[in-house]
Amino acid sequence: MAHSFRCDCPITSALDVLGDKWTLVIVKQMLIDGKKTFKEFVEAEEAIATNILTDRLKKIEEKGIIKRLSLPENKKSKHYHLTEKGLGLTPVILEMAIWSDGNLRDLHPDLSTENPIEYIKLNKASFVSILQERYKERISQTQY
Amino acid sequence: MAHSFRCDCPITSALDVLGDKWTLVIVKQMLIDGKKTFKEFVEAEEAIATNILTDRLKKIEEKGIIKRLSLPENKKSKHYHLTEKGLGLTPVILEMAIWSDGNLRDLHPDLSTENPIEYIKLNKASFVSILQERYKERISQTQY
DNA sequence: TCTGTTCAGTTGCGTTTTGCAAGTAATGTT
DNA sequence: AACATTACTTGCAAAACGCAACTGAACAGA
Repeated sequence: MAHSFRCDCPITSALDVLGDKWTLVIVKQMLIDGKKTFKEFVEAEEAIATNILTDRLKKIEEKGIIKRLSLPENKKSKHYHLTEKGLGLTPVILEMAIWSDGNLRDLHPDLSTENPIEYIKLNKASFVSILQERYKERISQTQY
Repeated sequence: MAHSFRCDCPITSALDVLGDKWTLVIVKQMLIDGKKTFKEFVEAEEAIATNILTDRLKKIEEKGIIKRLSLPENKKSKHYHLTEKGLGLTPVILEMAIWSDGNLRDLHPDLSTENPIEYIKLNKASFVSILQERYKERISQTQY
């Protein structure tokens, strides 16, 4: 089932792939929250339904954004990892965090304030690298 | 009908507002393609259905991302403008364009190549400003 | 080895959202 | 007066979503 794109615009095409309520939440849970397993995604505060999760994991794996890995010492659980293509979404996710911080508090007063948004804004590029390196460091600690 | 957010995470909250196939496409059509009227949105290559367009314009107006303006010399057509909150989405949209350019060509070989992506990447911040200033310049040329 | 539990899903089903086509009401044009 | 344009609304079928319950393989302890 090939993906069909609405047109040749890069922005519209990005939204053909990422434009739904869950895809980028899953990527964020992996990148920022360090989640790797089906169970961890289901138990996150966003509370995704299991059938939706299965569907999204399959779709973004098909698109090369994540990889599914079996653990040699444990045949029950599987690990999901971001690929380079998925890690490439770090700037998009960071810009969303910055936009929320500056523009969503009127609609959502309880929005988290714990992230170092001012620090991120001062040097976005280095924060992108920090997150990506931290992620790679984290996944390199498990044998597959 | 108050908007309900899944949790207090800024990224998830951004996706509660922006996470669908059309919202950011409409913002992009205004910011990049210079579209202002219902007719212009409908006639764009993305081909949004009129009922969906009406719904999205209403929702993002309620959230303060756009403003609807009546023209004094023309009571038939209306103009939709990005607010500062809407203009604040420029970095998100640019990062999506960059991601597509670097990561979507395998899935979408016909992806447009006309945008100066290399130039954007060299100095993102200045390109954000250029787009925002160009937009403000454009809308300042009509009296309301 | 039997029992229970955990993990990663699948299935069923009702609700919501989407997409397409057609229609409408107010305004503007000839 | 007749027609066209703009910004919608309505109806309906199809797809996506959300919830709860269920399954099946893999371990864990007795």
